[in-house]
Order: sequence, then C-alpha cells, then structure tokens
Amino acid sequence: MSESNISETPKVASNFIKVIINDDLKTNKYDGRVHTRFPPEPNGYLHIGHAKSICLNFGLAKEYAGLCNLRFDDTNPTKEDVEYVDSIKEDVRWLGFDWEDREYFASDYFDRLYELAEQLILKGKAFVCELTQDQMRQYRGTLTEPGINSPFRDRTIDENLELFRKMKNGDFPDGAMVLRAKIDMSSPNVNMRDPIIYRIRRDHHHRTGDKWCIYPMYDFTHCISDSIEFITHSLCTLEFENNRPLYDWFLIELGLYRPQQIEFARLNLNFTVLSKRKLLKLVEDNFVDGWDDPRMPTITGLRRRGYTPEAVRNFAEMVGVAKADSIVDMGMLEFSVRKHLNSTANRAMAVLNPVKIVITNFPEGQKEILEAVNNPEDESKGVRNIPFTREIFIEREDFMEEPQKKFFRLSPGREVRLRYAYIIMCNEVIKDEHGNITELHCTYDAETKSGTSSETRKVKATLHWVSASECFDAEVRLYDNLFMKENPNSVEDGKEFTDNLNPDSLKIISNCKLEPSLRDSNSGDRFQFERLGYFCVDSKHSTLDHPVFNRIVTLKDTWTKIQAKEA
RNA sequence: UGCCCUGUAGUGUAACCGGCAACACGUCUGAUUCUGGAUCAGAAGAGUUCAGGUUCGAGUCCUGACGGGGCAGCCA
Repeated sequence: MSESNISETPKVASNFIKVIINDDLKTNKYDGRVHTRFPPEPNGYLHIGHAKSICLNFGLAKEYAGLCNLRFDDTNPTKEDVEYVDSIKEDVRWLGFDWEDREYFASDYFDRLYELAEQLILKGKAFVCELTQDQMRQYRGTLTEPGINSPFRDRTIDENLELFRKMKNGDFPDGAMVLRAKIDMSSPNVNMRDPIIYRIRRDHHHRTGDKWCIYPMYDFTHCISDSIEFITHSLCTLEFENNRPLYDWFLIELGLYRPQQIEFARLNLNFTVLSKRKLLKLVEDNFVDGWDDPRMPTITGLRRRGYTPEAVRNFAEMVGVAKADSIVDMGMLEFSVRKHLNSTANRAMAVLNPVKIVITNFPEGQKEILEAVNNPEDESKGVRNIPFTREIFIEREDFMEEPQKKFFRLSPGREVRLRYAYIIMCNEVIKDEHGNITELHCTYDAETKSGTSSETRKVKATLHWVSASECFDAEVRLYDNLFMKENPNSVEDGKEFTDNLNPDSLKIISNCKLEPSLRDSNSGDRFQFERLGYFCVDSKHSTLDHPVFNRIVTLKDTWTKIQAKEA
C-alpha cells in the first residue's frame, strides 16, 4: 500500500447519509449541490433532539459547501404561534448556525400549493370527499385489511374542481369535506390509501391571518416545499419512512423537481423526556419553571443552565447518525460540557456548605493578598487576587472528625493545603451544646505559602476556601436529573411519566460563600468553582443584590465514587 | 398476524467493491498533580441476535427464524 499520498486519501464517510451524499456527488445527481433544510413546526420549543437535527442539516451543508434553509412547517394554525417561531430562530442562532436570507415558511407557499392541488384534480388524481371522520376511518381499513373506496371517489373533474373552489371560498363549514389524493385504498401502506390533502379549518394563522379557511396537510406540503426550495437531501426522522412513497408520489404526479427524503433515528436521552407533548405538559402543569427551566432538555433550558453551543455541537457529533433507535447516556452530554468548560471557564472558589475555621496563629484584622491562577489550562486568562484572613470558610464535607479510610482531607491533627494559600493543621474542634461542629481551630505554617520555592512539604489534599470577612453571599442552585428513572416513560399501570419526576432535581442553597472576585460577574458568565463543578450566573433570577448561580455540571468526582463503593 | 425500518463491547457510533472488529463515553489500573479536576500511560470488555448457506475467507452476500421500533389524525 502506498503511503505517499496520505493527504489525498478521501475522507471516509462517517455516517450513512454522507455515504449517500458522496454517492450522489459521484453520479452528479444534483449537479454537485448539497442543499438541506431544518423544518420545525412552530408549535413548541426546540430541544436537544432538534439540536441533533440542526447540527446535522447545517453541518452537512457546511461540510459540502452547500446551503441549509430554515423553514417553518406551519400548516396547522390551531397549534402554531409566533412565540415559537421567535424562540426557534433564537435557538438556531445560539447554536451557531446562519440561514442567511433563506428563512421560509410553508405558509408562503399556500397559493402555489392550492394551484398544485387544482392541478392534481385536473389530472384526475384528487377528489373532494364528504365522508365524516368516523366514516373515513372505517373506509380506510386496518393495518391488515385493505380499505374500500369512498363513494365520492368517482366524481367528475369539473365537480371536484367546483367543490374544491367552494371549499376555498368558505362555502362549507369546517370539517364538511376534504380534498383527497386518489391513490390506492388497498395499499399495504396506509399512507397511500387516498390520503387527505386539504381540510377546512377556520382558524387564525400566525402569518396568513384569515386569508385561508382551508389548509394543506403535511405530506402534500412538505415535499412540495422541499421541491420549491430546490432541496437535495430532505432529512427527517424515522417515523416518516412510511410517508416517503407519498412524498415521491406527489412530486412525480405533479412533475416537479424531486429531492430525496432520507430518514434517521431521532435522539433519545436517558433520565429525561424528549417529546414536545411531554415537555409542554411539564411546563403547563408547572412541574418546571418554564421552557427555560435549567432542568429542561430544551435548547433554551440548556442555555440558561449554562451549556455552551460548542458543547452541544460536539455532543451532536459524538452521538452520530444512524437508523437504529437508541438511547444515549446523559453522561455523554455532560462529558461534552465539561470538556469545553475545562478549557474556557475561569476558576473561582466558592463554599456551598460552610464551616468556619479560625487560624489561631494568624493575626486578627490582618489581610493578606494572594494570587490565584484563573485557568490552569489557559495562561492567557491571567491571575486574580484573593484575600486571606484569620477566619475562613471551608466545605463542611471537607472535614471529618473521625476520618473513614481513604478520606484524606481535614481531620483533627491532620494537615491540608488551602488552595493558593498555606498548609494548615487542625488542632481543635468546637461544638455547640448539641454536638454540632461550629468552628475548627487551626494553625497555619507561614513557610508554606503557595508558589514559594521553600515549600516542599507534601500534603494529601488541597481544599478550596473563602475569607469569612471578605466573601459575599449568593444563592446556588444544584440540578440533578429531572427524572429518577433512566426511561421516564416506563410506568406502572395507572401512573404516568410525571410520577417518575425526581423530587430532588433542584436544590436551592442560600448563603453560599463566594470569593470577592465573583462580584464582578455578569449574567450568563460561567466559572469552575474549584473542586465542585461548573456554574453559571442565572440569566433570569440573578441580581446584584441577590446573585444566583446555576450548577451546570459537577466535576468528575472520584471521591463520591469511592464513598459509594465503601458503603 | 399487513407493510416499512432495524439488530456490532455497559452506552453511542465505525469498518471503502467480502480480508481476520475500530473510535468515543463509561469502567478499572498506574503515573503525575497545590482542584480526589485536568493530563499521561495502560487494562478489561463484543467475535457482530440466532440457525443454515455461498466463499480460501462473511459484521458485510443469500435463506429462514427471533428480538426492537414505526404506521390505521381532517397532527407533523
């Protein structure tokens, strides 16, 4: 094998869609174009599953030097709203994608769609049907039995045309009749049993207002919209596989340019739900604080939680694209944020559950300024000052009066280092009348200041801390999985998914002690609180007087793992 | 008892026209470390759902089972 032309080795396609595109490029199927689209229905907020689709569609376009449109699939006025189109645009933009001037709405095509429907009638391929919903269901047959033809199937073209025009003009009440494609009532694919193309529905549309009282169905609209936009690869999720023959049928019958529909498996994540209906329920029944609740798997929730677009994009890359349904471990998403934040987030010290330490040999009223590195992974982030005083706070969990094995933090008679400061030794445990620890009395070794070359002593642990007199209070919100079960949808009879909600998914801790430099932080700023995790200034509730930090994700924690194992 | 899709370590994906299964997460060692973080080195873990067949050779091709998912909205 020749090794001389490594640089010319073609990039191996890493998913089945790229294989298809590579092949199409080779055969020049679309003149070398790659043009995708992201087609959300504006009836809900986008979630991490949509992010996968967005990254796929925009990512493919970018990789192949093509284009990706943003198109709102707004053919059902009863469920859609501008609130959602605005949020969708914001979310896609936040993820880092740009559709430039290619912002489309299926409703922009209503005139054209109507015209094409008439064309189908003229071709004898569509008819107006007056069966009631119940009747139509009966006529449709079942999954195992063929359907039977509607008695209205053989109307004349003129009659169909006239009725359809009347439908459009509002001559009939809602639901009185529909326009149907004339395909095959005995098709094993139920989608092909004379599917509905237009229904009468007097509803105010968020864009077209009251111009229409008939609205086209998804199957008719989607393929034609793709065709109008000259899309090459129309990516959608698996549940549309059975609709593909219909997608093709309309375009073939109408003689239109034909994109190809390719289906891939939607994203599933454990410990959460990813269905619009269920997310809507969580919001409407106030199980959460809204669409942007930091526990929600929505893009806006992840954003408020403190996730970065880079992390989400990287995650989408990690999980890949395939046709088999699967459930991705939440741990992968968390890995992805940690990885990004490790290199970008400045470090700071915060004590969530404080216990006071008095350094008995440090002069009262004295304040020493110490220097701390902002990000050990990135020297350019510089340093900051930290005040050191006689009284400080450390984390209550970092002290154990009777240390269990493998615990090598502070305990009586033991030494630990204070991050960026000195080594201290615990001499005395002060308790109240109930036996609760109120203070620890320690002494520090002035020779062990961080960064001094004289310091050679090794201690087993380094603790984070803040000066008791110089720190300030803040509220910290700790988040855990929204659901207790890996699969929240598995419920016993009579229960529903909300019964699997994790009662401890949010813990609000008041009066946490933060180092003074954190005072300058702004909404959305992210930090690593050393030894604790990554945190973000809450964009909704944080104020100067009442700072609120969200925990984005914990640090990888081998200690709790050890503890769990010992137990 | 219809049709469509799908089945590769614990999880998610890869393996070009058949050539002795790779990557990531996770797990476990060890090194290192002023974050029990990060980093570095290494390990374990699948013989590709099963049974046949074709072939010198099959995760890749064929046949048949079995498992999982989807489809009977005037939703998308």
